[in-house]
Amino acid sequence: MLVLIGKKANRLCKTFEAIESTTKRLEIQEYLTSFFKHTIELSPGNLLETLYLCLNRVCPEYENVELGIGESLLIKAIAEVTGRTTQKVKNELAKVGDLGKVARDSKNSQKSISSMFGNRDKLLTVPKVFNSMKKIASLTGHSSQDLKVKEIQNLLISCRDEEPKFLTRSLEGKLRIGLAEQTVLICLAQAFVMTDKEYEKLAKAKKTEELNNAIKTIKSVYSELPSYDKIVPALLKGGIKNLREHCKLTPGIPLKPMLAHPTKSITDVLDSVEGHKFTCEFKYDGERGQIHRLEDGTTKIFSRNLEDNTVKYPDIIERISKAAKTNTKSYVLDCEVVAWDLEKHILLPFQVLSTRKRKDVKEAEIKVSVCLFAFDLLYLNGESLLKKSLEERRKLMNDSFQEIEDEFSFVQNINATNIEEIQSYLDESIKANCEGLMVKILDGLESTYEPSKRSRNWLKLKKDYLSGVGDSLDLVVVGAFYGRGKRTNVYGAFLLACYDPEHEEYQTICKIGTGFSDSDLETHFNYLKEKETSEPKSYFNYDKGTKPDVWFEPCQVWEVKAADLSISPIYKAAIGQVSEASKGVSLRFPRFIRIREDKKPEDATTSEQVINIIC
DNA sequence: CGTGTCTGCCC
DNA sequence: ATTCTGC
DNA sequence: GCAGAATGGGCAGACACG
Repeated sequence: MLVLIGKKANRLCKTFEAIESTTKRLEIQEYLTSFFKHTIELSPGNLLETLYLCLNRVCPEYENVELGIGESLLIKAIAEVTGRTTQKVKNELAKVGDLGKVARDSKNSQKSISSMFGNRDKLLTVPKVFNSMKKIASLTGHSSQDLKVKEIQNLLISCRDEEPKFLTRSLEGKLRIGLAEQTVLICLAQAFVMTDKEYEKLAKAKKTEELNNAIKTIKSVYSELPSYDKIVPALLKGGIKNLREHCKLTPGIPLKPMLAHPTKSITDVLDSVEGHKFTCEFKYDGERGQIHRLEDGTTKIFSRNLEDNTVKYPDIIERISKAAKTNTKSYVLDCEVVAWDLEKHILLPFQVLSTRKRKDVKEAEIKVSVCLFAFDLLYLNGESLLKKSLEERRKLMNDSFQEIEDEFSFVQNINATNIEEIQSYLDESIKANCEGLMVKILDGLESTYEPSKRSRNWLKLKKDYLSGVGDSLDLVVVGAFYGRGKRTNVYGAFLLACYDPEHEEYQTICKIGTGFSDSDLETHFNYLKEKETSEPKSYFNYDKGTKPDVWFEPCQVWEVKAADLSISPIYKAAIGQVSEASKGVSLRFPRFIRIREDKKPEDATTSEQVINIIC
C-alpha cells in the first residue's frame, strides 16, 4: 500500500515534511536526493514536473509566466472550500503565521460528507498538481480570478494530511522548508550520480569526488542555462558527464547575472582585493539589463531575475545595433539601464525609471528616456567569455562597442589604489546621482564571470553601508504587524512615524522589518505588547493602506537607516510639503539600527527635518 | 468607465 | 533591496 | 561564507466592482 501511495504526490509531501523537520543542510539533501533517485528510477518522465514543484515554478523565468495567485485569492479559495468566512481565515492566519497551516487545519477539522468521500479516488499526483498550476497561470480575462479560485479549490479538495500546507505555500511561491534552488541543484546532481550503476563500485573517496564534481557541473550549467526544460532531458539522455556539451551559455537565453557583496568600509574593500589589480566603477541607480544578440540578428533584453524585458525597451533594441561595431555579431552584454534627462544630460532617479510602461511599448510614445551603461561582455561572436579575466572582457567590450551620446556609455571607472582615491571617487559617484561604487578584481582566476554567485570578487560600496554615514532618522513606533513563518508569535514588522510639532501629530513614514536580531524581536514584542491600544491615537496621521495589526501608545524611538528618501503616495511624513498635496515622504531600504533610549517620542525626527534631508 | 485591490517585479 | 542565522 | 528566510517602498498591469 505504501508503495502504491509512493507514486502519488503524497510521497513528495512526506519528503517536504521530513525536510521541514530539520535545519541540517546534509539531512535536507539526503531526503530530497532520495526522492529524486526514486523518481529517476521509477518514473523519470515525472522528474521535470517534480523539480518544478520543489521550486514553485511551472517554467523557466524568462518565459514570463505568472500564476496570478496571491494571498488574497488563496484566502478566498480556502475560505470557500472549508466553509468559513474570509475574515475567519485572516484571523487564523494572523494567529498561526502560515496560510499553509491554516489551510491544513481548517480542512482537517472539516468533516463533511463530501470531504470524506470526495477525494477517495482522486488523490493528488505530481503531474496533476503541476498541470493545475499551469492551468492557473494560463487563465486570463474576465472572471479569470473565479476560475483560478475554482482550480485551487479542486486541488484542495483532493488534498490529505499535510498536503494542503505545502500546496498552499507552493501557490504562494515559497515552500519555506529550508529548500530552494541551490539545494535542489545539489540533490539533482547527487541523484544522477547515485543512480549510475558504476557508482556503487567506487571507493568511498572516489564517490565523494564524483558527487562534488557533479554538483559543480550542474550548478555551473544551470547558471549558464537556467532552464530545467533543457537540462533535465539532457541529463536523462546523456547523464552528467555529457551535460556541459549539450547545455551551455546560449544567446537568447539569459544567464544568472553575477552579483556583488556589500562592504561596510573602505578598509574592508582593500582587505578583500589586497594583492590584486582592481577597478572601481560607478554603481548606477537603474535596472539590470542583459542584452543578447543572436546569430540571426534577433535582440533581447533580460532583467536581473531573468524576465524577458524585450518589449519594455524597444528603444534599447533599436539603438544597440548602432552601438555595436560592424564586426560585432552575436553577444551578451551586461548593462545598467538608467532613466536619463535628454536636455540636461544627467542621470534621473530610479523612481523615475520605474514609471516606464512595461507592456506593448511603442518607441514613439516613450515618456521616460534611458541611457545604457555597459560594464561587462559575456559572449562574443560565438564564444563564451566567462572564463576570461575582467580585464580581457572589458577590452573586448571596449573594442566591440562604441559610445553614443545620451544613449550608450561604458560605466565610468578608475583603477584606484588607496583609501583616499576610493573615498573621493565614492563621493564623486554620489554627486553624479549614483548609488556608490562597485569594486572588482581585474585579472587572474578571481576575475572570471561567476554567474549567480555573490562572489567576493565583486563588492558594492554605498554610503549608507558605512557606519555613521548616510541618512539616519529617529522614528517613533506607532504600530506593528504579526510575524509570519519564523517570526510567528512576535511582531514581524512595525509602522514608524516622524513628529510634526506644528500639527502636533505623528506622521507615518515607513514600515520596517529588517535589521532585527531574533532577540531584538523578542525584546520589542515583550515591551510593546503592553503598549497596545484598541484604536489609533487621534494624533496619528496614516493611510488606511498601511493600517497595522496593532496600534501602540507612542513610547519608543528607534534609530533607522535608509539608502534614500522617496516621495510616497501612502505615507504622511511632511505631507504636501515636498511634491503634490497628497504625497508624503518615505524611506528607501529602511532598517533598524538601535533603540534610542535617550529620546522621547516628541524628540523624534520632525517633518521639517525630513524635508531638509530629502531636499 | 472610473476606482480600488491584488499581484508581480524592479530596486 | 537589507539583514540575520544555522550549518 | 553560503543558502535560505524574514522583511522594506513603489510602480504598472490586470481584474473586480459599482
